[in-house]
Amino acid sequence: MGEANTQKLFDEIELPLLRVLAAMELEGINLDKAFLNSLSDDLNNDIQTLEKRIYEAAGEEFNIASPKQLGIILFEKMKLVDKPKKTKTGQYSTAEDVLSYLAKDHQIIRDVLDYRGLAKLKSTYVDALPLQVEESTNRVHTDYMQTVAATGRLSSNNPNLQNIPIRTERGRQVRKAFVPRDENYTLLAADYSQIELRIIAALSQEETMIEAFKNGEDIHASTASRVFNVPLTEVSREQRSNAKTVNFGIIYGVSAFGLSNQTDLSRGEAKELIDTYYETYPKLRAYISKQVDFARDNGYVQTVLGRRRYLKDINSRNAVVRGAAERNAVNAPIQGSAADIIKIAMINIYDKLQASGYKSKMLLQVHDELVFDIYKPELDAMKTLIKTEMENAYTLNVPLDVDLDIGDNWLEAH
DNA sequence: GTAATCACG
DNA sequence: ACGTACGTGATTACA
Repeated sequence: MGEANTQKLFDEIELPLLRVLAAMELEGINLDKAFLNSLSDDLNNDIQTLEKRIYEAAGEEFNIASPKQLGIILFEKMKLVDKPKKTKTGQYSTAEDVLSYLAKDHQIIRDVLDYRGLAKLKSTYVDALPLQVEESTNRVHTDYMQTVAATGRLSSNNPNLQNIPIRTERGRQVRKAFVPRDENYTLLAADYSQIELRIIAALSQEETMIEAFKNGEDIHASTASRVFNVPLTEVSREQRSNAKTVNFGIIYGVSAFGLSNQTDLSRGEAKELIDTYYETYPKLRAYISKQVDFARDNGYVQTVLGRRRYLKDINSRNAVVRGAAERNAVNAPIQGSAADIIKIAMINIYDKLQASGYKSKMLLQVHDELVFDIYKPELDAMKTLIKTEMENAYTLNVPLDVDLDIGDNWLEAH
C-alpha cells in the first residue's frame, strides 16, 4: 500500500487532474435532441396505457408516483399481502425488491413496476437532458466533483452523466442520443475489465485469483468452477451468477443474509457458499481481517496511492455502526485504488493528446470507463494510446485489461 | 428539508 | 440476539 503522503497525492494526481476535468467539462458532448423527443412520445403513450390499467385494477384513480398512496391501495384496499413490509417511517414499502416478489401473482404489480421504470426514464433522462444542452455550444457539459466521494471517486452532476441507463433495453436507448461531434468523429468507450476484483486479488496476494486473471479466465466462471467443484466447461448459468454475486459481495463485505437476499439461495446455502469461497481464496479472508485490524489501530485505511479514508466508527460499541465501518475499511481501499488508477490514466492520456496536438478529445469518465470523441484519421493511434495508458497506469502483480469499442453513439460504443 | 425510489459503477 | 453489501445524484411527494 502506498506511502501516506497526502501532499504528494494532491500535487501529482488531484491538481493535474483538475486541468483534465476542466477540459472535459468545457468540451461537453453532443446530444441528439430530436431522437430523445421521439423517445419521449413513445414513453408517454406507454405510460398512459399503464396508468389506465392500474386505475382500472385499483378501482380508482390515485397518484401512482406517491409511494404513500400506492402502498395504501396495494396493501390496505387490495390486501395483496398479509404482512406488508414497512419503511423506517412506518409507511408501506413499495420498493422494487418488495414489489418484485409479488409481481408473478399480480398484474397490477407488474404494471406499477413498468410504470415506474418508464416514468423514471422520461423524467430523469429523456425529458431532462435536452433541457441541459448549453445554448452557446449546443452540447451537454457535466460538472465533475473531485471532493465529494469518500473513497476518492469522482462524482458528476448537472447533469449526472455517470448514471445514464444501460441495464434495461428501453433504458439503454437513451445512450443512442450521445453522439460524436460530427461525421468526422466517432465515439470510443474504453473500460477496465473487473478492475476492483483485480485490485483485491493483487492487494491480498491471493495466488489462485491472480493466476485466473493472468490466464485471462472469465473470473466469475472460474470462481464458480472452484467453489462448486465442477469443470470450467460445466459451470451452469446459475452457478456463474451466484459466483459473480459473491465476488462482488466480497468487495462490499457481504453477510450470508445479504447474499441470500441477492440470490435464490437460502441463508444456510449462502453461508456455505461464503465459507467455501474463503476456502478457495484463503488470502482474501486474511486480507479483509488485516484491513479491519489496520483501521482499528490507525483510525483510517488507504489506497495504493496513500489516499486515506478515516473511519471514526471503527471502534464503536454499537455493532451495527461498527459493522458498517468495517465494511468501509475493506471497500474503500478497493474502490479508491481503482479511482487512483483511472485518474493516473486520465492525466497521462490528456498530456499525450495535448503534446501531440491530436484533435481527439476525452469527454466522459464513468468510474471504470473513459469515453472519447475520436477524430477518424486518428482512430488507430488512439486505440493504441488509450489502451496502453490505461493498462499501464499503475503496476500491480495482476494485469489490467481494457476493452475498447467504437460506434456512432454511446450505445454502439459499448 | 427529508424520505422514498431508482439510475449508474 | 441483532441487523445486515460499497460509492454516488435526480426526481417526486409531502410535511
